[in-house]
Amino acid sequence: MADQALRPLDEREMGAWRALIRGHNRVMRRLEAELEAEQGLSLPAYEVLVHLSEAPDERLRMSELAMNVVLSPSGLTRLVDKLAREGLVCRHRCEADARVVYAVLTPEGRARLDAAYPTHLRGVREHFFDHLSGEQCEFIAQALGAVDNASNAACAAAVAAECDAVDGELAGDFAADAS
Amino acid sequence: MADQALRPLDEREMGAWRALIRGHNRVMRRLEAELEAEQGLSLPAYEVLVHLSEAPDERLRMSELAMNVVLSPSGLTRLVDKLAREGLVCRHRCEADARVVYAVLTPEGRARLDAAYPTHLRGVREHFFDHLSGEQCEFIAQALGAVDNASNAACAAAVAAECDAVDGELAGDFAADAS
DNA sequence: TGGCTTTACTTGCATCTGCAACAAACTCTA
DNA sequence: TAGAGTTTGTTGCAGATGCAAGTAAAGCCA
Repeated sequence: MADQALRPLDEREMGAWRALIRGHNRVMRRLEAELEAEQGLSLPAYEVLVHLSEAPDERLRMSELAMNVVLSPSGLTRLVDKLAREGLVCRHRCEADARVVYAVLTPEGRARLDAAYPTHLRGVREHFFDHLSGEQCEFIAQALGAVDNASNAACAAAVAAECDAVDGELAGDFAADAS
Repeated sequence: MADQALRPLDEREMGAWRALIRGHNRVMRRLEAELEAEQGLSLPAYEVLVHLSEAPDERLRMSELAMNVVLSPSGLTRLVDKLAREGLVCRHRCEADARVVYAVLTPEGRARLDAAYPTHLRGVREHFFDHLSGEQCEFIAQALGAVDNASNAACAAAVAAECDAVDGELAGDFAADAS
């Protein structure tokens, strides 16, 4: 099994892997540059606005937002700080649970997003979808969707495993103490 | 044509786009964390070593290396600085053209890469290829390969266009002066 | 050859980002 | 209901990275 897991990538796999890395990096870099130049928004900032705009009441908990944009909690805190300074979002404490903070899209944020949307859409079409057939599109959605889901599941499993490990340590300590 | 270019993403396209962003981000984040924890190497550092190891004489010009790992020139300079401090690569000036710098893999760098390879390979299989069929693999290679190539071509075209624009400006200035 | 343009890299500076430590608030239990 | 343990966000700090400016070396042309 270990042998299987460590089988080197064959040519097709290597091609897919390198294409993913390079294709993704180049497209994102171009999109980011265009969005920054034309709209003064970074890509993560744009994504925050998009996710908020699609959420009920145009608001999301910080932790949900961090999951959506794939940013660390601290990274998201600072990004929301910045967007709040620019007036594009604001923070609301949750009344039921004072630990929770909601990021809320402001009218200015909505307007800024609406203004940036055409730039982003054009870039995504031009740099990405114009080079893909519908079939390829379908495959990418399925394949990378599966990867994403598995990664989420693995993440949850890793957290659980960590808890078990800690429990194990504690149990071990207890046993040592008891002996 | 503009209408066509600004047609909103349909459901399938949206699915592909989000899957690409999230799938890529999550996988890379996990790979980076594992490589860092087990081997003390960042992902870009690992990629630099890989590309050098595959190059003739295990060396590449800084600019070629930057293209390969999709990093800005300054970013690559600093990354090579760091790797050189650790003794994994060294710099050689080109004798024929003193502007050019080659990054060369050292024996230590080769050894470090060999040590890190199993960790990376296992991660790539576990987090990515284990969730893909051979057919999906093939499609990803083709589709994102096309995107990557187009992006390269567009980049070259953009540089050319920029030159033209500058030429145009100069011509305009000249005309203005002459009038 | 002298000077102007271009190329290849390197730095200054500002920003972004993540990890670890921290603070605050909630939950569960005795 | 006091206290231990969790969860949720926020900072301190260090490292990474890009843009613009700077430096050095070629190339080109009169």
